[in-house]
Parts: sequence; C-alpha cells; structure tokens
Amino acid sequence: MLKSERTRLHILETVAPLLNKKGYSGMSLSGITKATGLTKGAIYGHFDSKEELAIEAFRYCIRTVLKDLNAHVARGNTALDRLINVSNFYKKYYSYSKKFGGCPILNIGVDSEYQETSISKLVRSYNERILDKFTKLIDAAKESNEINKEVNSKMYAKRFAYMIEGAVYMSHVMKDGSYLEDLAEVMKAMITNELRV
Amino acid sequence: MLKSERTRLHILETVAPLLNKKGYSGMSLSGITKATGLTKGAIYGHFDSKEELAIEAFRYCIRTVLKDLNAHVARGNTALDRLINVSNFYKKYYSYSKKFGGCPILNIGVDSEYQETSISKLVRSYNERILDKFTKLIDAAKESNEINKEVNSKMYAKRFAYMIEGAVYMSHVMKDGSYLEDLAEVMKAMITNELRV
DNA sequence: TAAAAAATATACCAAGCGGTATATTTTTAT
DNA sequence: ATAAAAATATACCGCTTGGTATATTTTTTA
Repeated sequence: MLKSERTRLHILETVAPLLNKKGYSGMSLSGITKATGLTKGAIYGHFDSKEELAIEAFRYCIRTVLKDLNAHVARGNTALDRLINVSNFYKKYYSYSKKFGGCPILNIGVDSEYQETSISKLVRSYNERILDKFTKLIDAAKESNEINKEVNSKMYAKRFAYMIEGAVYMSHVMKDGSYLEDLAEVMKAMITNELRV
Repeated sequence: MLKSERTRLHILETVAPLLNKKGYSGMSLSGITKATGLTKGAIYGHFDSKEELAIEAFRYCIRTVLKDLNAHVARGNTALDRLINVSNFYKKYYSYSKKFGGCPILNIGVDSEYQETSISKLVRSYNERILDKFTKLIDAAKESNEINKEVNSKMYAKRFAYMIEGAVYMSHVMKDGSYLEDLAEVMKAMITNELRV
C-alpha cells in the first residue's frame, strides 16, 4: 500500500466521524487538520474541495456499515434466517454506531437535505439500496417457501426501513439503546407472525 | 399587541424554518437579517445571542406542532379515538411539516446532538413530553376499558414514537409521504389488534 | 544513490462569521 | 404635541472560514 493511499484512508477514517457528528457546515477545515494532524496542503492534495471530501467520507462510512450489515446477514443458513439477522444487526446498532458518531444515513440524511451539496442525492440512493436489499431478502424467503407468497415485499421493506431508522433516531437522541432492542423484537415478531407461511 | 412583540414573533416565525432546514451552524446571522428584512441591531435587540435565538425559534416551532397535535387528538370522543387520532395526525405530517421545513424534533434533534449548545437537552425533554403524552393516552383508554389492562403503556408509547420518527425521516429524505401513510395504518392496526380489549 | 515525482507544509487571500458600541429613528406615554 | 424610552440601523471589531500559490520535504523509481 502506497503512502498516499494510507494517508487518504487516514483522512477518510478521521473525517467520517467528524462529518457524522458535526454535519457538513459544522465541520471546518481547521477541525479536520487538527483531527488528522495534517495541514491544508495535505488535505487538498487528496481532495479537491470540502464538498468532495465530505462525499468521500460519507461513502467510506456508509460502505463500512453496509459491509458489516451484509456480513451479519450472510451468516444466516436459510433465507428467513438471513432476514431475521437484519433485526439482530440493529439490536446492537446503538453501541456499534458510536464508533463513528451515530448512523450516517440518519445524521447525514437529515443534515444534507436542505444543503446545496450533492450529498442528499447520495443518501437517497443508499436508502434505495437498503430498501432493495430488504426486498430481495423477503423475495428470497418467498422462493424458499418460508414466507407467504402473498406478502408485499416492497411494502414490508419500507416498513422495516422506517422502523429501523426511527429506533436509530430515538436511541441516538435519547441516549438509550432500548429503542433498538425493542425494534429487533418487533421486527422478529412481524416476520414470524405476519410474513411466515 | 406591542410593536416589539410583533417584531419578536416575526423573527421567530422567520428563523424557525431557517434553523429547521439549515441547522444551527448552517444558519447565519446574515441569512437571518436577509430573511427577516431586519438588521443585526434589531435582532440583537430581541435576543442576546445566536444560541438564544435558536433555542427560542425551536421552542416556537415545536410548540406550534404540539398544539396542532393536541388539537387533533382532542377531537376524539373516546380515549381510544384520541389515541387513534395520533396516527391520523401523522398520516398527513409530510405535507403539514413542509410549512416550517420538516419535523423540528427530527431535524434539530439530529443537528444538535454533538453541538456545544443546550438545544439537545431541550429536544430530549420534548421527546419525553411526547412519550408521556402517548403513555397517558394509552392509560386513559385502559381506564375506559377500551384497551387491555395488561398492556405495557410505556413500551407502546416508545414503540409508537420510534415508528413515527422513522416514518418522518424516511418520508422527509425520500421525498415520499407514503411512509407516513403506511405508519398511520400500521399504528391503527396495532391499536386494534394488540391493544384493544 | 541520485534524480524525478509526489506529498506535504507554509504563508497568504478575500469573504463571511458572530457580536457590539453608537447613532438614528420610531414608538410610547404624558 | 412633546419628551422619554424603546426599537432599529449603521459601522465597525477580531476571528474564522474555504481555498490557493509556492516552497519544502518525503517518497518513489531508475
């Protein structure tokens, strides 16, 4: 690994939680240089602008989360197990997401909505990807005859998504992981009682 | 109404959506003077600092929402009707909240979490108030024998709260009110199937 | 190991920031 | 109507912002 690649990664690792916590306009270049231990010259050698840096830091952060989510889901043996593992992943999401300052989809999603940057479009596209992932997990469990074929996959994917984000929000601002723990139970009950054949 | 009172209200009305959309650090004094048509002298005549102005603007905004929510809830004839009216209120919350730039509890809640201001504590206290309101609505419906006495009021209050905020988030960032419409149906179904005697 | 190339640091820029002291205007009460 | 008081505007302050041109250092390649 080249030195420049390591530096770039170091910047992204450092800036991701900074952006996540402070938001785009709350994150300053001086804060970035202080946190990374680098100067502006180094930062701007790797990124063209604050906006580009923010976009890359967000992508780095969300990619990490999605990788962990996918790995957790993949541990399930059946399609239904894999769906249930989504709820298991978010059960501990409060302490998990503390590493990088809370859920990037939630924080950056809210922060970027009325900004002039292109980050809000990126958040939407990642949300679409998550919805798609959930839909495909439900569809797969239909194929394996574990979930009723009549079930509206897209509808439940959206339902799971907003329940998750809501529990993430409440646990985050109330500093209380119980919302996400309850979410995991509710989601499991929905899968068992409403979706399963 | 005194002139100064009208001006103060005009400032709060103008700043509330600005804060809601841009967040605390994204909202500048120059933006405030431009939006209000006033100068810094006038603004600082009514508020000691940007932080105090933000706090008052948030309080003004959240008070307006809670007043409308309470009014909507109060229209119910029975305790159960009043609880169901919570879901009816949020059914149209996407278009309703556009007036002031989205849900203040969500936006300011996320924005203020890692700030040095006292706003995050205020958000928590308002969330507690909402949880309390929901709990009391469920308790009242227990008293009137419309809801099963075995039901854990606090648990369902939290559950409703995170489902609502999640649907608010998803509708907000996906620019799609259907999440909140689905939330209203799910909440009604929960009340009918899980809570009702 | 020396030359070329890349990465990083330094020093600076104009513009915008939150905030304030003072002058001017407007409102209020007599 | 007038004087006192309150509200608002003006002009400024030091500081920080994102960004850049250039010098210096470090890494890479031959």
